[in-house]
Amino acid sequence: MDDSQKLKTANNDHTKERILDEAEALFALKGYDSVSVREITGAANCNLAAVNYHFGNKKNLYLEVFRSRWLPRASRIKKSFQDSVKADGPLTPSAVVQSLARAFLEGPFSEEERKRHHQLISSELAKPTEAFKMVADQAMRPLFDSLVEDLRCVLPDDIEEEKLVLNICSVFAMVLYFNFARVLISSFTGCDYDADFKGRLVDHIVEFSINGLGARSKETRI
Amino acid sequence: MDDSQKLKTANNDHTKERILDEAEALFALKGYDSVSVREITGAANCNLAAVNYHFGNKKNLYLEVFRSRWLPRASRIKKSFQDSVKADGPLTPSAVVQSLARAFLEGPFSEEERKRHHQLISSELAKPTEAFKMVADQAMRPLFDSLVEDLRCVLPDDIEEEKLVLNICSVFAMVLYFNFARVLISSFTGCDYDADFKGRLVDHIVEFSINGLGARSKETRI
DNA sequence: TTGACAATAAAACGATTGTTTTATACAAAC
DNA sequence: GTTTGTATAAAACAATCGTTTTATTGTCAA
Repeated sequence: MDDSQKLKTANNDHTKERILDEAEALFALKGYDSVSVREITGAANCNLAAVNYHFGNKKNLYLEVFRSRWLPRASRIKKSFQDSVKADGPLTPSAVVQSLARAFLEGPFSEEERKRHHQLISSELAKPTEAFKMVADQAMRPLFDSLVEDLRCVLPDDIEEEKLVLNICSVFAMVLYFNFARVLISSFTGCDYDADFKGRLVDHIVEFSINGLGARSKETRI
Repeated sequence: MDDSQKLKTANNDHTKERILDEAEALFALKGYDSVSVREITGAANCNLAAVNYHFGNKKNLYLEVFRSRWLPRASRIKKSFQDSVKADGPLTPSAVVQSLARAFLEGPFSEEERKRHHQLISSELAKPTEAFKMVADQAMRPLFDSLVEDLRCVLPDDIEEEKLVLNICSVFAMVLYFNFARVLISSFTGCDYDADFKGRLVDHIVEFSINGLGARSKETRI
């Protein structure tokens, strides 16, 4: 198969894309084992054999969902964060944290897309498969490292490396947990995850991260 | 069936308990759909039909695992927290947070039991089933409410209710996320979850919660 | 026009799933 | 001693699973 052919077939390959879309939605909603290939091909309006034809097997389709859907979205989140942190004026810890929280909670996605994204990675965190190493290496680790760099500049010089790392983990813990445990947070606060509440969540995450529990809000000078 | 009979049969019912033990371990390890009834009965060294005989069906066995295994453990965690916070002298925010973090990270459990406990609830948080409502109502909500009471006493009087709730959510976020995302935390810090590292994690959670990112460690007077 | 190839479709494959049925062992109750 | 009921066991159930095989298209290249 030469290149011109490859291009043409790739462009006509609507089925493959439809399968990926429906597979991602269903895997996010129900988990890998709870979704059957028949369910996916049914939702994608194509033949059962299409999954094995295009992806070899079910597991490979699952991996391809992360490659072609999750990773690009993670890149957009990272870019959204980096654009925001650069547009926000001087580099301060609160600007970094706010940009991060916003990128994850209010990033350039539909609410459904964001939900999909977090549900897929939550399943991987709970029970890592082959996909986890891929997204950890290609998305999480790079974002984490760039965060370490950003924050090392604006935090005291004498801060221990492990302390810095744990601080960032804690910020991530809040950002991701407020996404992961939405049912619980909604139950405890009595709030739906609408734009208003998410805005307050961002404010809270920033304030809690900067000032800590019990301290009053003041823009810390470092 | 009269009571004396019920007692005798319940005491001889080793099979039922063995099934519950093995089911919990397997559900935690692989998730509900990835575990077959044959796998469970095989591990429990009993007949395939025993699950349907004792529990009706697979889903009911899953629920019973939460009723008879998870909930009692949650009670022990709560008790461990409350004993610790009362033995710790005067009620301060850091004493509360430290007791909480310890109860979850170093509570009176084997490392394997703790892992099971967190994996089971992580799956429920990611994809809630019938079991979630039960543990939310009977374990999480009561613990959360008691925490609200404890902290309301030692935090400023004028603190908004939502702020208080979000603060507690953030502490939970860290405590639970440092359990939930062990693979990730281990990868970022390069540390195994041994007793030493968990001790440092507790210290970090306390300090981060009390003083917040960027502030130095000092016992806050409120 | 013919041959080759990519894509879709229909049908069948063997394996495994949760559950039910039937049979057997054993203890207590009458 | 017979009956009753509980617990375990073995076998079979229908349904669904992921995958493979075979057949049928449509579209280029020769």
